[in-house]
Amino acid sequence: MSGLWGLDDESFGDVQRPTPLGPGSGRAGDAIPEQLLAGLNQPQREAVEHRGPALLIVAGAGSGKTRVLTHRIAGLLATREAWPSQILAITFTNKAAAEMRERVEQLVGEESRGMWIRTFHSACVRILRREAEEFGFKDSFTIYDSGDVRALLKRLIKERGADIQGLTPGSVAARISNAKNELHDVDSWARTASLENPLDAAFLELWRDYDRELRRANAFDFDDLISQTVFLLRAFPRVAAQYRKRFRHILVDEYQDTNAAQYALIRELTQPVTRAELPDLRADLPGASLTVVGDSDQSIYAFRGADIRNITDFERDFHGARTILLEQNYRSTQNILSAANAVIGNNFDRRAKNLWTDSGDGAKIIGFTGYSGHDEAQFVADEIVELTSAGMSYSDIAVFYRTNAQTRALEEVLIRTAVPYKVIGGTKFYERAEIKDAMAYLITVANPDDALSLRRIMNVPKRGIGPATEAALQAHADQHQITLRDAMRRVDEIALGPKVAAAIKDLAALLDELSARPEADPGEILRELMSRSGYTDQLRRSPDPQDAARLENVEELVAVTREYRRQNPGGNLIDFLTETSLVAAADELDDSGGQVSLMTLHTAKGLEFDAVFITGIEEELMPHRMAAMEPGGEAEERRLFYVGITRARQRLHLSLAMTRAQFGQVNPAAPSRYLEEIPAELIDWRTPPTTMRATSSQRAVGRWRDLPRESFVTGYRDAPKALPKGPKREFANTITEVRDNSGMVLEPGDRIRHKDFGEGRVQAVTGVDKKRVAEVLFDGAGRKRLLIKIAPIEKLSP
DNA sequence: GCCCGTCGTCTTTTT
DNA sequence: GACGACGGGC
Repeated sequence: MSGLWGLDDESFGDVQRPTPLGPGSGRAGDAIPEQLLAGLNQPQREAVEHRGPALLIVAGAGSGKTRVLTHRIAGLLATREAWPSQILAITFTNKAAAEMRERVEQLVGEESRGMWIRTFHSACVRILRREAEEFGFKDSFTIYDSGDVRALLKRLIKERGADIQGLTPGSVAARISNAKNELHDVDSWARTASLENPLDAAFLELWRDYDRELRRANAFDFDDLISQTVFLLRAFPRVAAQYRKRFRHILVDEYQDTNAAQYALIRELTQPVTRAELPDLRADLPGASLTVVGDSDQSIYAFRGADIRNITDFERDFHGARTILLEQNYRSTQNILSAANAVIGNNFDRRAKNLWTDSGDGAKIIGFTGYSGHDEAQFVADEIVELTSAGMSYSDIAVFYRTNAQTRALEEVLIRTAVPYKVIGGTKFYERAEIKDAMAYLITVANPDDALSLRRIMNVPKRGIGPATEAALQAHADQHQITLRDAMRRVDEIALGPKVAAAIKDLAALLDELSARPEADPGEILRELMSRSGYTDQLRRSPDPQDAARLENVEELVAVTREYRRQNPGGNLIDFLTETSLVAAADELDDSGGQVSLMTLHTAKGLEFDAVFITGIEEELMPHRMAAMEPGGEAEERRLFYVGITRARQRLHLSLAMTRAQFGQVNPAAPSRYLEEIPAELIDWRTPPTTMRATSSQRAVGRWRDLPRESFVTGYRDAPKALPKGPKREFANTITEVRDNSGMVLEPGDRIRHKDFGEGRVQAVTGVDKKRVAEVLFDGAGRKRLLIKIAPIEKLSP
C-alpha cells in the first residue's frame, strides 16, 4: 500500500488542514468570488453556492450545466474548501472531461492540477492499475473492446459446440455485459438463474470460460472496468478508505446515464471513513459531498444498463439532498424549443419541465420528404451549400441519423457536392484489418499473456503457421500449464517442420525483445514491429493496389503514436493502448476542421451546432423497430429525437424519405409518429410527408409497395400541392465506382450534362487539382457545386 | 497451407 | 451490399 500515491501532482491533500470542511459543515471563511457568480441566473447561482451532502442539478438541454459545474468546482477551490486533489469529477466522454478541465483551468489557473477529471472508465482503469498487484492482476492488463470480446466468444462457442443451441457471440456478449452492468458475477448470476433451462446452463458455462480466458490473458472487458473496481473497493476496505479519504467532493455529469455498477461505484466512494479503517485519521470523516447533474429527458442509454431511477430516486437515495432545476435555455431559438417541448411532452411519467428562452422565435424548422435516402441526402447537401454561402461555417453544421448504415447515402452525395465532412464515430480507422493487426502487435508486446492478440498476428504476415500449427502450440501450452507465448519460445520441444519452427522462434524473439523495453516510445516500438516482422514489406511488395492504402494507414497509425508521445511526454505503451481503448466517438470531434459533422443521435448528445439536420425520421427507424419492441423503448426513442432537436442553436432541418434502401433492397418508409407531435405551424415543409403511417401498419407491406407513385401523393395531410413530379431520378450510387474526370477542363460558360440534374451552364470554377469545384446553374435543378473529378457529368460544348 | 469463388447472414444505439 | 464461413483446387 505504501507508495500508493507518489509524490506527483496527485498526492493527497491533507484533510486535517486549518480550514477543515466536511460536507454539511457550512462554508469556509472565504466567500465565493463575485466573478464566479456574475452572469449566472438565480438557479444557476444557487447550484454553484449550495453546500450540503448531496445536490441534484436537473439541467434541461442547453441550460448551462457545464458552466454551473465548472463554476462550482472553481468556487470550492477559490474558497479553499477543497484542494484540487480532493475533487473527482466524472463524465462519460473524454471530450467532456477535457472541456471541463479546460474551463476550470480558465477560471482558477494552475490550481486545477491534481484534480481527477475523468470518464468513469478511465478513472476505474487508473484505480485498477494502481491496485492491480493487491488484487491479483498484473498492472500491464489490456482492455478488450467489443470486437475482441466477440472474437473470443466465437472461439469459445465453437469449442463447446454451443452454436447449435443458437448461442451467438453477439447474444452471449450482450447478456454478459448486461449482467456485469447489474454488478453480477458468474456465481451470483448462477444463483438467480434457473439452470434447468439448457440455454441458461450453456450460457453460464460460456461465461465461466470467457472470464477464465480474460484472466489468463490478463485482460478486462469494458464492463469489468467498472464492476471490478466496485468489487475491489468492497473486498479491500483499506483501499476503499484511502480513496474515500482522498475524494471529498465528487461531481457526476450525465447522471441519468449511469447504470447499476456506476451507481454502486459512486455509493462506495461517498461512504464515510472511520478511524477504525484508517488509524492515521484524527477523527472520523463524513462521506464526500456528491453533486450530480442530469436530465431524465435525455436518458438514451437504457440499452447499456442506464437506469433512469438513479436520477429520479436521487433524493430518496441520498439523505439531505437538495434539487435545483435549470430550465432557462441559452442555446436554441424558441421555435426549436417549442418543438422539443411538444415532443417530449408525450412521454408520460416524467417530471414536468419546460425549456424557454428569451432570445426570440428564430427561423422556422424546415421539413423535407425525399423519394429515397439519396434524395433526402441531396436535400441536406443543397441546404448546407445554401447555409455556407450565406456565411455559415461548415464546422457549425451537423447531420444526425439513427443508424450508422444511413451514412452511406449521405457520404455519396456530400462527396459529389464537394461538401467537406467528417463522420464522427463509426470508428472506421481502428476497425480496419491492418490497424487491428498493428494494434495486436502492440498489445502482444505490452501484455505477453494476451493470447487473443497473439493469435491474430501469429500468421500475419504469412509465416506458414496455419491452424494445425497453432493448435499444436496451444496443446503444448495446455499440457505444460504455460502461456501460448511461452509455448512459442519453447517451440523446440514440439515436433514441427524446421521452417515453421524458425519462423515461430523469430517472432517470439522479436516480441520479447520489444517487451523488454516497456518505457520506450510507442511509435518507435510500432515502427520496429512493422518493419522487422515483415508486415510493411509484405504490403509494399503486394500487387494489390489496396495494399498501398493499407500501408498508408499503418504509417498513419505510427504518426498517431508519435503524436501521442509528443502530447504525453513519457507516455508508455500501456498508456497509449489504454487511451486508444477508451476513446469515445464524440472525442474525435475536432471543431477546427472546417468540416460538416456526421454522427448518430447518440453521439450527438452533449454537443451543439448552429444548424442541425435530423434525417430518416421514419417509422421503423425512429422509433427503431428493434427499440420499439423493448419495454420503455418507444419513450427512449422519443428522448433520442428530443436530444437531436435540442442540439440546434439557430436552424433545424427535419427530413425523411418515402423509400429506404436496406441490404440493397428498397422498402417503403412511413413518416415517424414523432413528426405529428410537432405543432404544424413550427415547420415549413418544402415537401410534406404522407399520412401513410395510419394505414401502413394495418396493411401487408407488400401490398402498397407496388402502388403507383400517385397513391403516395393522394392523401397527404394538408399538402399544399402534389410532390414535384418529373422523370424518376436515378442516383449514381457507389463512390467506389471509378470515375475520373481529372482530365476534364471546364470554364465558365461551358454547357454540361449531369446524370441527375440534367443540363446546365458552368458559372465558375474554383480550387486546384483533385479538388477543383465547378459551380453550375442547372436549367431545372438550380445552382449546384460539383467536385469535377468525380461528378457524373459530361461536357457538351464550349 | 493458401487462394479464390460462392452463399448465407445480417444491422440499433456505445463506453 | 459487405463480410464471414465453407469447400474445392493448387
